[in-house]
Amino acid sequence: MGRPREFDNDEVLTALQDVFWEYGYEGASYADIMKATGLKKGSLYASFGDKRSLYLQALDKYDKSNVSGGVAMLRNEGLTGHERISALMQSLVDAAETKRGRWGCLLCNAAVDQAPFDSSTEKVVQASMQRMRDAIAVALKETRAADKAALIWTAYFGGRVIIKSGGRKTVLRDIKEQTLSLL
Amino acid sequence: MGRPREFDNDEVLTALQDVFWEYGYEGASYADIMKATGLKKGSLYASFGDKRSLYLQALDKYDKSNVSGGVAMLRNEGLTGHERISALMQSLVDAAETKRGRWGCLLCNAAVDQAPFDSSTEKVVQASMQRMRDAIAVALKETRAADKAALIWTAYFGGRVIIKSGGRKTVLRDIKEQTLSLL
DNA sequence: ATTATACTTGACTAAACAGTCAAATAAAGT
DNA sequence: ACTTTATTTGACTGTTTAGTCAAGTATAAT
Repeated sequence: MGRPREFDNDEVLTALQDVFWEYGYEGASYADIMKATGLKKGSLYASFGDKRSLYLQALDKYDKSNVSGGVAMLRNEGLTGHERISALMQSLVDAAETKRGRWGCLLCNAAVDQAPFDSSTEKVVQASMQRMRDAIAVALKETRAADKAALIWTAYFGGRVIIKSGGRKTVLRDIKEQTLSLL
Repeated sequence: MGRPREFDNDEVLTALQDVFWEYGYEGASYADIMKATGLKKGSLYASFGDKRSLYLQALDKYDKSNVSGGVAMLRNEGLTGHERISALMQSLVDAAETKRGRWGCLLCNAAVDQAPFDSSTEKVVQASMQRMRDAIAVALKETRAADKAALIWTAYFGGRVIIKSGGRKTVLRDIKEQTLSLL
């Protein structure tokens, strides 16, 4: 059976997600990746493939561990539509002015810095974004803004960009309030 | 007086803007920059400083040549508020599915990939974004959506991200239509 | 024409980059 | 205890990176 792995697969994926989330694809060097995961290059290549492959697996991890949570919340029938959209926008307010919040949204970051150059990344990003859009549409059903899913969806990603540019909490609160005023 | 410069300063700035716009800060190598500007490293360093300095001058050029045009349009009293916001959103529709359009908005790109790591970039990006927000607020004056400037502003940047992720014209048309339905 | 000056050029550097690999290591099966 | 097998490791590769610099070149002033 050979020597067993000394790392937990999921912990490594989380570390990969975080390091690409914070620094971007090109911004994350193997020095950063090795530090974040605790693995050396050889192990990384043997278990996860080359850098592009690490990145795609990090995106996949993000989809499963972050996007899916948001999507589930937006589809939670135990909350009103207003409560669900409010929670979505509140997540932007909470993200402003915190260290991790300023990493933005890995999907957004990938859309901006990798999607135009790598069709695999483009596909993954599109699929995740579409899932969010559909979930927003579900939350908006039976509200006054049922026909505004695309707008609110877009505003969400715009908010992530505003945060990356250093937008303050008050700005994000404006965005939240103006969004909620639609429903 | 010495040997005269063989290049036009403004043409070089435009080339710098374009190469950083398309590839991002880290994505643009000196090979790309030299090809785009037609200048060799020595000339670039002598006339424009190091890479970070080139980037900041490219952002400044973008602000002057692209942002300012949009801001002027949004403040053009010869058009109705509805017409001005319509034109803003139409620029997103037009940008989808074209080569240059997929470069996105240099401000957005800079916000995502550089602002968190460089405070000079952060400042320039914030200032330009604020100018857009103020101009949108002016265009919205005396419309039904006078209190929705932050939302529409955010949606604009979100739309740029959607485009970078490969969003099709129809999606951007939805966003435009839903935005215009507010006013 | 000669000199002074400023721009251009291509060769150069040191560091950082992604990726490879043989040797060392640790467990399981015999 | 020994063999087999899988993982770990650090040294190594060739390439690319941003940045430097001395030598070459083109103009203006003398």
